[in-house]
Amino acid sequence: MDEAPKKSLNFIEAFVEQDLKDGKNDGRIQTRFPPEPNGYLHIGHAKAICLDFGIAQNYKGTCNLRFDDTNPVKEDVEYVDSIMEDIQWLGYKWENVYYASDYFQQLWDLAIDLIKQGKAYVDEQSAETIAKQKGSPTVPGTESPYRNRPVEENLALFLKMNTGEVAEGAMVLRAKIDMASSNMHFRDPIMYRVINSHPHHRTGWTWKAYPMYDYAHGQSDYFEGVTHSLCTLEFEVHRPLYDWFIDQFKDGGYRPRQIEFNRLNLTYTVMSKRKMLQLVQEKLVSGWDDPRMPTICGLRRRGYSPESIHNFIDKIGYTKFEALNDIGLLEHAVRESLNKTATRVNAVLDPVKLIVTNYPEGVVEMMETVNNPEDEAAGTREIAFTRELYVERDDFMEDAPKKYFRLTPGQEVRLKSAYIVKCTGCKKDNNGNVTEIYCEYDSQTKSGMPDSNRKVKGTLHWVSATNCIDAEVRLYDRLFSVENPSADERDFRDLLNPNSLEVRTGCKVETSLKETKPLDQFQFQRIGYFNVDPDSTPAKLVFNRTVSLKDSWAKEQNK
RNA sequence: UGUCUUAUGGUGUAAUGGUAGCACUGCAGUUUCUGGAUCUGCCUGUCUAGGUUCGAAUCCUAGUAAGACAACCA
Repeated sequence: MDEAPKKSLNFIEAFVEQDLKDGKNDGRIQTRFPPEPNGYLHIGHAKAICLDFGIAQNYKGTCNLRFDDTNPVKEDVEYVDSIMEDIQWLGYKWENVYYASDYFQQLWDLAIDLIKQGKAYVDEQSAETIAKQKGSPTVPGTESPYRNRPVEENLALFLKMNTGEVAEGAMVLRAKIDMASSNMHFRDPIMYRVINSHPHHRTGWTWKAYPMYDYAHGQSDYFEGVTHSLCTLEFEVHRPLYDWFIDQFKDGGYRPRQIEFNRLNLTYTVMSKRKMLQLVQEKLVSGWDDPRMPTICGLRRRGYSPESIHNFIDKIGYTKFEALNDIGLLEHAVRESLNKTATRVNAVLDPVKLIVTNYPEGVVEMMETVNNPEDEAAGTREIAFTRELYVERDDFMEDAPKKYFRLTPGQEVRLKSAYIVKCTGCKKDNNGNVTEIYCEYDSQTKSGMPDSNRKVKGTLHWVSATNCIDAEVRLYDRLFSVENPSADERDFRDLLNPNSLEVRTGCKVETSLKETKPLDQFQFQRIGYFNVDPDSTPAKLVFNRTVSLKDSWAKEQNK
């Protein structure tokens, strides 16, 4: 019997297995994906989603969706909806949907407990003063003059913070820990602040005092029974505080555990929500779902499949090392996935007429062609072959070098799914531009015929000049022209790739495209992938040019 | 002049004290009725210095380098 290949665990799975082995939390595994509804999900979130949901799946646990909605200034229900849509598109189902705002009362009650224990106090100093007193990572902080006020006074003031009579910024509730701690987060962290200028997207004007992340996040995990709270590396320094708050309120043997992993960095990409928002607001892209954006909805519009994103995430792994991942890896994953699933369609982006001079005028011959050579189940379709065709302008050269295997006078090429033709010449206008190419076909070489297997070096895609549709094609390239825009000192707008979008009109596409559904993925013969833009009439194509053309001829040229 | 974390080919990741492997890129071939594909081969690596050990990428110490932390953001 073959030995099953030993699957390597990432370090998080190893922790989970160890916890299971140690019998922690009654062998229960529970995770959560906790976005703040203040923006759209991007490929970096997909990495977290795959981990949170993946761990739950692999270890027969549960994963919940929790909106970390503790700051009404930035949050909106629009984002809640888009986040749920994107997670489902990625193929995951949450057990429950929770909101941190559902715990506002519980969190409030526990905060009052903490005040009663003398472990929290209301500070009336300004934000600037508090910041100054915190010191710096190398200089210890100093204590607030309000630090030791009586419990009764703290209680009264805390209640007042939530009535609306306290102005924003006038008071905060702070945990009383250690102003000299080497960990800045222990220097009396703020637990509650007053926000009365914005309604909360779910609780409206009910609350005027809102809990901060460090307090709310860990307790929310605890309320829900989360066993493994997975987050990105920058929260590493918060973990001792996470544990401190858990220790204050813990009851019984169960406790959640925070584990950090490296966030996703991609070459030629900015992942910062702030910069992405700026791109949208300054109309440098068409919106959050612009196909050049690293958002889930952008990738979806561009034609990426959920499978391709999963494959990519599998390839990059989870570690504690802050890595910069090559976008080529994502593009490779996309090609791999689309090669298996994408329906092929003929399209000519830069058309020039090819006239088959010995083919009868007015005849329309239907040629059978496969929809996907990698998937027989995709079936076949018929495409019209006529005397006048369109081929790509660069598929013809009058004076061709040796290794040019496409159209050039005297040379034979295969027209995909049709006949072998021999180029006989061309016609040019006064400027020397080729306007028509001529060829003769060999009637015995139709695809599938017994004599059709004659070796020819090149195969070209084509469309019938009389049976085709005009299309506008959008060619997308990388949004940024530098490898690591996030690290570049210059304004990120100077780093944009001016050629990231090219709109081409007058492209010719086979008529079968009329029957296609929006957002299906297709593949142009020879040239790449595209999907059909949903708002287009008659046909606007979105073409995905992810890497430079690697053509045997182009390769020769470079030598 | 702090605390925490990290360091394996060009890039990303595995090896959990016992043969340094995989993927992407690159290069060289191969092949094809379309595939930016296929198949084959090749290149390149354990940050440095000590220590523990029969044996160290792995454990310890020091150094070096990188990241995080001084929001009433999450």
